[in-house]
Amino acid sequence: MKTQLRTIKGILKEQIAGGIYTSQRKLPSERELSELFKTTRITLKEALIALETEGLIYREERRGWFVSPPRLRYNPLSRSHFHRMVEEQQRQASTQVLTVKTELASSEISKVLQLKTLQPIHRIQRLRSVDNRVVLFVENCLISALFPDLLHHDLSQSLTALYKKHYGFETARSRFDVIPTAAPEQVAKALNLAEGQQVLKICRVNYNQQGVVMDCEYEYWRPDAMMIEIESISPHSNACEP
Amino acid sequence: MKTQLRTIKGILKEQIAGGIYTSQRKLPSERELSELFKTTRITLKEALIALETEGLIYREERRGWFVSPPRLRYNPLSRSHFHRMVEEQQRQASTQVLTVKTELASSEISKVLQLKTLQPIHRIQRLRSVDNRVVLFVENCLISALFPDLLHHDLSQSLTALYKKHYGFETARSRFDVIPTAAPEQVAKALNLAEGQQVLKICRVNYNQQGVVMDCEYEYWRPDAMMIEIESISPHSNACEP
DNA sequence: AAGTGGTCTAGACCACCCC
DNA sequence: GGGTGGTCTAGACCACTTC
Repeated sequence: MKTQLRTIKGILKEQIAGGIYTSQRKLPSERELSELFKTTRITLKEALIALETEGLIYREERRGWFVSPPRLRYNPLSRSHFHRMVEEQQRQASTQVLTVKTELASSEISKVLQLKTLQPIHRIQRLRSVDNRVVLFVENCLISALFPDLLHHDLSQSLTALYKKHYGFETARSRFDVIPTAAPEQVAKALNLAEGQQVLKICRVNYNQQGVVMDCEYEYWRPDAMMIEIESISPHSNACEP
Repeated sequence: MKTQLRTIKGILKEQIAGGIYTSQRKLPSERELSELFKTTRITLKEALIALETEGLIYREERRGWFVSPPRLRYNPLSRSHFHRMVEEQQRQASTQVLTVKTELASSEISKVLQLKTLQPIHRIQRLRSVDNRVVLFVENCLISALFPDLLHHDLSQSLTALYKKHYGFETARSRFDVIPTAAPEQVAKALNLAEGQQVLKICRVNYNQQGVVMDCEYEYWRPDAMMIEIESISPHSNACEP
């Protein structure tokens, strides 16, 4: 009978909604739960994975299962920086710089950045948290020539703000791709995911006022941590003529 | 050793990339594959699920595993209708109307549609395919009062086009939410997914030229079937003054 | 009726986290 | 070192699809 999976999911859902686990946030261990529900760990784990897919709970590799906090609302079109966006939603943001490298652009990156010659780029990998939970792995690739001495600045702040303040560049236009896919190994490790778990990948290319590509960005989000929010104005609506 | 999962994934990936299965598209059965790899069905299934998460393969409930075709590029900001969008990408689109109902709006829908009184709405559920593969379940909820006699029209076409042609309404503004979550029961059934499988949910609210809410739409996409593509123009870029 | 994936049992060892 | 999830074995029956 497939009733069992449903029953387990139903009961756990109720308990989560009822806030039983919110005090501690951490769920009982898989072994404990499987005994409680008189089933095997595999079946129980499937129920947990189903709730994870729904975005109700999440796991940290070998640390356990936790109740998901409310999703962050993320508007990629807004000019708001990560920290400001998070704080506007009464949450607490933090950024940790993982690695900073300067190297020749790979062929893939060269293509995205529309480089016609072999050029060095800065690669900045960072990890971002909301309320002390790691939710986002982000890598920025910027054309070194446009950003001399970049590495001397504080890279845990907003790069967009840094572009403007120190280099006079504004992000005039962006392109985004949003792709549901699996976490690559390095990302999984950084986000405390098991390898191959689901993430939302966002690839972003930024152009400055002169229409020149400045940098590209690869974001990998824990899928339960956010939702994308977009407000569109149609070209027919005369938005620019008040 | 966790090497086994990786090995299986690696080999299957290679074979898929090499196009071995593309002729027939269907993969061998789980039982067959588990014998080939000398492992259990559970382990093998985990490998398949990992590839599914990556978007390389997909399953249809109790029918088998298939190689995923390339992702459709979906720009929710473009005015393009589903059929036109699909055809612009040299693919073939089709739409099937599942159910059409007229009923009083639930409290949730009333809120989304900003209804201040109890009002009837039309609920249209449709299923959309690309190259004969079902990829999208979509439900539209429209305010009945704005669309008299709507149900007499052909609802397998673009509703946006219908709004314009027969009611003079244009979609002047939209709001989108994009949420990675699990397929609800009805959606899973319609898309041939197992219950609780991952989907990309898009909630959309459309406003007409007068700034009045016209309808809302709930889209559920097979996550391997698409990617979202967005082009933004910053308010600073003077986009309206060429 | 045969074949498929979906669900389930009852165990086991491994790799890593935390104390 | 004890606890956690991650991986794995070797089976079984069920629900549905396909013929």
